[in-house]
Amino acid sequence: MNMWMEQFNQFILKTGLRHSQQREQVARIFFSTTTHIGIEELFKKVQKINSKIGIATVYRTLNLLVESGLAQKRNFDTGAVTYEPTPVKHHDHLICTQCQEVVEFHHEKIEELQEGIAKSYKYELQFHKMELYGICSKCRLLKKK
Amino acid sequence: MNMWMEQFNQFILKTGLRHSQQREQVARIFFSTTTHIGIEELFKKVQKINSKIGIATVYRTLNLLVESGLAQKRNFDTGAVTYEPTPVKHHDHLICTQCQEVVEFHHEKIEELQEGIAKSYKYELQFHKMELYGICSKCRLLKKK
DNA sequence: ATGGGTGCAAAGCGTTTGCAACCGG
DNA sequence: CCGGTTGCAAACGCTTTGCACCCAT
Repeated sequence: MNMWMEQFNQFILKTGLRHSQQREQVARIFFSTTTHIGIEELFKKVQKINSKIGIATVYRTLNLLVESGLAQKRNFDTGAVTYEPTPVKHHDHLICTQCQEVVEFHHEKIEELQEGIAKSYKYELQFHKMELYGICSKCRLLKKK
Repeated sequence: MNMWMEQFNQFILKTGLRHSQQREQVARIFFSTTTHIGIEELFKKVQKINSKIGIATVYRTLNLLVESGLAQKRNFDTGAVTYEPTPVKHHDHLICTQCQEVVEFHHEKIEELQEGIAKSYKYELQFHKMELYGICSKCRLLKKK
């Protein structure tokens, strides 16, 4: 997490921006969340630390984090918008549609094939998202009972 | 495509709604698109057929189509919102992060591997979502100039 | 001190909704 | 006719922006 803040501050310097209390506070709280977080939720957490901070600053900082590549924005098909720290090592997700359990996995062969697909359409691949939805073994057993 | 309209009209009857010129026109044009379409784009197409139609009707009809299960809404991480007729055969997406162009593809080998991954975690795979984000050749050329 | 950062409120933008007129059954 | 549907414009919710003041450098 200090690693995140270090990278963030490096980015700020490199881009010729300035360090500020607010950016520090927002980023710190953002990186302390282990999972996805929505703007309103982050804003509330931030206000507990510094009630003077406006939501505009949260938006601005989050946009900075995305620009720096340290955070990723996710627009789910439900309409929910959340942000998450960019995963250190890429992984995909296997999600149980019953109990919501999430398993992370990495499959080199698939990554290669994706690269090949992008290439065949003359796309320069930047990142991807793969989500497998299914029913985990525990839930499958429960269903049968 | 007539199949789509038939199903749509069945849904309308079943739900106790009414048939109308506008719904017919919007749905017809929507189903005549082979790929993803955004609301503004659909609205423009609709207006060429019937300039009296308001955008509110396009929104309302699209929502109906989603409720009926005949269309799907996609919120890509670029922020683009598009709709597509519910795919008869599954496919995945390749999205340009610059111009938002969407290419559909299907890769049997990857599907097999996904099945294998699910199995190795003892998940019963139901469906999945794979989105590759990159820069298309047109945008890559523009950038270099 | 200089110019970027902040908070506030206003503006934007895409989407939904209230309403009177309209039209399908 | 009756009540659902439409077009319009206003309302909405989320996000961005203009501005005067503040603060890091």
